[in-house]
Amino acid sequence: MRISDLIAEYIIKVVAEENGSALLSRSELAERFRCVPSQINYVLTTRFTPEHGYTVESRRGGGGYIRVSRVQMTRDRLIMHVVNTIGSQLDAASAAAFLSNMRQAEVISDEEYRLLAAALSDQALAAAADKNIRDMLRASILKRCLLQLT
Amino acid sequence: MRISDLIAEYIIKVVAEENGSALLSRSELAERFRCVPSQINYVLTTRFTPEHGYTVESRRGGGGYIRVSRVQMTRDRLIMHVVNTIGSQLDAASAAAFLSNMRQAEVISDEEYRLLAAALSDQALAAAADKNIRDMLRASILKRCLLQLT
DNA sequence: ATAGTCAAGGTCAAGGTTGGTCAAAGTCAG
DNA sequence: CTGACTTTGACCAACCTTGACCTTGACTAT
Repeated sequence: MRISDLIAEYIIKVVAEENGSALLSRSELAERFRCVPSQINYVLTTRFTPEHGYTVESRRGGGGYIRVSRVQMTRDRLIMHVVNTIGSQLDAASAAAFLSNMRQAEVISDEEYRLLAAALSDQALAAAADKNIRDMLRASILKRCLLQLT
Repeated sequence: MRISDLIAEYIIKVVAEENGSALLSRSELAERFRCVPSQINYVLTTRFTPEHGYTVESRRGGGGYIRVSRVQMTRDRLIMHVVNTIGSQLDAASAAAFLSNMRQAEVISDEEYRLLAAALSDQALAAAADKNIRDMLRASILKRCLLQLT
């Protein structure tokens, strides 16, 4: 049984409950899980790195603390930018350009690119005879999908 | 009989009992079959490859483990089956069921699942006022996307 | 102000617990 | 006898846990 995983699980839960940013006490955590305080540092450095989507700030001394926050990744920012740029309609050419750019910037993977390209293709949307409707569909489908990647 | 075959047989049995995915301990297996631990690796690498229909993940250190999972029917076969099952129209509930099943069967990844669910949602397709049109769109979008995964 | 105290958190290395690798030696069918 | 497959064991790598010792900062007595 790995204590580190239990601790990590607990921190993740608290951060989620606290809306993305939690104030913790190393000694309290150590006591709660009956481990040495330094184990908390181990958990933080191995499981709460930026790569894992978290940042950790702390302060020593009286009233010290450890703050664990979920970080908003670059990818998310880029995605949000695109989402905000898309209007209520999106023609096939513009959609292709967006996808190509995002692929280029590695905001989306090759597989995601292909999936989205297929979903936004004129063929996939052929059931909507009206071009304006198709363009509206493209915009809303792309937006919803991109938001899912957040 | 060869020890390797006994070990393989045992692992196959456990994986089957555990519903396709078993958590094993190399040292326990080695002890059970009175062999050196590395023989377990030999068995795994020679008899539990993707070609054999299995995947193996593992982790070292305290609380380490070896997970052996049976690989699902080939992705492409399942995908084609789904594509052929989908008619010309697909309502939201049916689409959700298809996606859920494919996710469960690991035919699609979690990310693909979320993307597709977003793309096929009634909200994404709201621009098509007519339900029949929406259902047609859902069918063609799903089909085209699934074929992209082939 | 200054220095001392004490309550935080930080570092690091040692030791423990798994699983991984590789090559030598063994076995066995053809 | 030979080549493919199997078995072993020495050595390696990854991950986890613990504890001794260090640093920082708020507070307090002088």
